[in-house]
Amino acid sequence: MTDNTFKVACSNCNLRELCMPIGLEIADMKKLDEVVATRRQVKQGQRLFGNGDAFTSLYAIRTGFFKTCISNEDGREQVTGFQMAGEIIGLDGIVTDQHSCNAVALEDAEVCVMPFSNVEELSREFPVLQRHVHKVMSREIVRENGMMMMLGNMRAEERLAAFLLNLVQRLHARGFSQSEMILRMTREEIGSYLGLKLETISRTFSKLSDDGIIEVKQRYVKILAPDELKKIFNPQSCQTCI
Amino acid sequence: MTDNTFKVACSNCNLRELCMPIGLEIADMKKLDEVVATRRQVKQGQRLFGNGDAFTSLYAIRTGFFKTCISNEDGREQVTGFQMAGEIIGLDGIVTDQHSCNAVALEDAEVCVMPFSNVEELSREFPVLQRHVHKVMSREIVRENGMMMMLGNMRAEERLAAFLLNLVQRLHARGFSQSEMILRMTREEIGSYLGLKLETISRTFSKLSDDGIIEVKQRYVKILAPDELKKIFNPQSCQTCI
DNA sequence: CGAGTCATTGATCTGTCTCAATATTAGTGG
DNA sequence: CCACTAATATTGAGACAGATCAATGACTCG
Repeated sequence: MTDNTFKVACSNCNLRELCMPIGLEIADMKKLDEVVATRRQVKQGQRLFGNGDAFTSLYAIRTGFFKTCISNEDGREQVTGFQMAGEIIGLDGIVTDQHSCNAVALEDAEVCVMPFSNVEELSREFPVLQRHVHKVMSREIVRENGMMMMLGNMRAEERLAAFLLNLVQRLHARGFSQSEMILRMTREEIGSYLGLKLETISRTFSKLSDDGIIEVKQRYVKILAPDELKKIFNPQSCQTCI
Repeated sequence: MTDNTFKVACSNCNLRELCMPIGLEIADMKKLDEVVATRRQVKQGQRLFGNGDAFTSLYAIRTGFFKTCISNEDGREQVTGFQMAGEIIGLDGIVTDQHSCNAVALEDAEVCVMPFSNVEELSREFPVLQRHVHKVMSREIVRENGMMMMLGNMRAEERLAAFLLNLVQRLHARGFSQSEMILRMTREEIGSYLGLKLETISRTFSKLSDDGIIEVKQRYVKILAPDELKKIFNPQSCQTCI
């Protein structure tokens, strides 16, 4: 156990309603504590794991905010997701026993390290946990299906509206405001995620602001007219935005 | 058991090297036979399952060719994947116990129906099967990450090159030619998958043909200069194109 | 307070879309 | 077997959303 890791328990974690222990009985949750080997701190800008790294563990985010991204040989980068507290990252590594993307902390973060062998062992013992693991993976597949719809079919304004609605919704589920937020990512990162250039993100923010739908000041965003935003992008179509 | 379903065994299926039984011992494979409840025939144009349908089973494709697609309320459709023999579909249904996409047969097909409760039960018993299920899901996640890169960053020519290379590779793994193929989908379906319009697909086919890289005649495609095609899209970047 | 990062805005360019016409193929029934 | 129809594919011309290039402004953090 190194400096930036230490032992911890799921059973008294305040994220247990969102994270791994969902649906487990208190007694079973004690067992789940065995899954989490340690926690690990990740400073802003640091990688939790990177492309090519050996896959050993899944990570449950306790605090902080991550992006996952892939880049190909000619240097183009694609942000594949933004993850916040209670969400699980590292699933990409299972298939080849190597990670195929980079997970970078966009603010100082802490994750629970769950060695995948523990996860598999315990989920053989607890059907509820097994089902939960399957749901986490399935949710990611469905989310990415929705992203394909966005990237393949939607205009810049729709994409940004969808992005903002999804983000506040997830923040709201974690006890934050349902109208205000501080973005943890740059315009360039949003653009990469949405398949647009940073200038287009900036312009689209300005347009939504001019239309009185949102208020933007740099990283601060307030949704003034949620219904107008939903008219631009109807979130019905995205069933599984966590 | 209805007319178009009947009992069958994995242990003597000629797809066992590609499909579910990978890595299982012969003895264990007998057990896997229990997972597959029945087979089901799906005629060209028919749905195997559709958005909103209750999720009960995963499906292993024995013969035929499928597309999966989602459509939102304003009628826009996004093809999220094309699947062939040995591949598993239905994973999208796990998270909500309802399917969130449509799976449509693009040619007469036959699938093995694997009730998900059987899959979970047996994978609690057989770590090898458990791992395999996890890999199948992880592979899909990684594939979709690659799609996001395509849709977010690549030009039409690159997308089509990637698509063709991926398709022949998968067909080749199934014993077909590594240079020739008959496409089972329309230009519109390819376009939807790649985030382009059908006219752009047609034009890009024509361009690759004019450049002497491929030969195209309607649904027939022959890759004349695979290296040129790989120069347009380097498949290194796509690690997990099945 | 100053350097570097990040964001905004304008002007122009371009890849893909849209609209439209034509060509090819597959399917159907006489 | 052929004519007819519907579905699919090709190709052209013009339009447009978003990209690119460039300049300025605002914030952050040591």
